[in-house]
Amino acid sequence: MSIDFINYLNQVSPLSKEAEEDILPRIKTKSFKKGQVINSEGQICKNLFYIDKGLVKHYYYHKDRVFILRFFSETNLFTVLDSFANQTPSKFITIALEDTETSTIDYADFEELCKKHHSFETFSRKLYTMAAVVNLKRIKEMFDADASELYKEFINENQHLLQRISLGDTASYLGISQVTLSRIRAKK
Amino acid sequence: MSIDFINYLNQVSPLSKEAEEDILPRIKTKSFKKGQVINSEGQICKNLFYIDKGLVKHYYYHKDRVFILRFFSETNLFTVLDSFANQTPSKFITIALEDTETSTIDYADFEELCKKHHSFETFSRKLYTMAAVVNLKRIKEMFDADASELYKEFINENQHLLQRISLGDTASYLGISQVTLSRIRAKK
DNA sequence: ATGATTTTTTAACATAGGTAAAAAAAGTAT
DNA sequence: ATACTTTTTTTACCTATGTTAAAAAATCAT
Repeated sequence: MSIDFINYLNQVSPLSKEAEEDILPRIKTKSFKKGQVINSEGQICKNLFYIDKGLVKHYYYHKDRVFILRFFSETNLFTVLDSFANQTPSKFITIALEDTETSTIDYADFEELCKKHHSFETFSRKLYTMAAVVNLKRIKEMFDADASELYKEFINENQHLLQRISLGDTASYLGISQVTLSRIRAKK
Repeated sequence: MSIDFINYLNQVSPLSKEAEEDILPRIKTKSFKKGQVINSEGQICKNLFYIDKGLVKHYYYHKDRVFILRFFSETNLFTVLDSFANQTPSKFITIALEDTETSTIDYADFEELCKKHHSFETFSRKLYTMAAVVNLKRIKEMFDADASELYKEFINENQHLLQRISLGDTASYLGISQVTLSRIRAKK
């Protein structure tokens, strides 16, 4: 829903009335079936998505192994960060893990809104700040936690998603093999 | 030098004349001796620094091991990302690896400049975008590279710093022990 | 230059986690 | 319910990298 999207934006950083009115008509909805590719490797990501419903994973292959950078679920924004920001080909693949409904604005509109509305520019700054901080946190986690701690943290922070994400995907998110994850789970 | 700082900002995103004039008087210089702590753990980072000269490392301890998140050298900006952005206590330590001279603006000024000047807000957005993208890249590297690839990449991307960073620090940046790094180097 | 300190390498050993393959369990469809 | 598919666990084996300690090399100070 466009309204939820706008509410989300306002929550990150309050928008001016003019900005709000300028955003609304630019919001489009896009739906994806379970398993459908939302953005493929090499493709430039042209949208900022707000997930109204569903679950998405953001991953890539390296030497036959799968690495998942992040999951995104309802009431959250997502995009392919560097691809969207710099309009460069994505190094990652984004697919729907469940039937997913999104509200989106595209890059051209996003840039125009930034230019026209200081309050939207402020929102963008906050958005990217959050992204940078989340990524920094992830780096720290990857550094200092061994696999079993990582799993413990993952469980704590993603309780609402646990039933919806397979152990294989969880392992790929943690950067370990599924066998290792099974071993970790067995020790408890 | 204030001029270099301003030039750097303009390079990231062009500033309006008014913004430039408003920034200049807010820039202060700060110098640090080799080994001096610039921002300690638990301390809120109140400055955005531009390095005129020198080298800085950004690290933390975990279970007696040292992990280095990043090095910053001359003609680059640095701050303690989440601590500065959210004015929360830093989880990291920042120290000078060499005698270091910086030009800085503090958080209050930074926020005021964002509020007053759309062009400065745009600069900030770009800055955080760059930070987010760099962090994303680092996550990917940590995921998919084994230690010897990581070292190879590090050499490529930091040739200018190689003579200035000890192998111990390099190992801490790569997230491996110095012994492992020595082994990697031996195999060539 | 000489000795003291720091950095880097080497050696010996321990362990976390990878791969491959099979077994078990859970989920889905007819 | 039965068979088929997918997910998860278990086993066996192997490798990369950690730890500790000592040797070697490089750097620094008087």
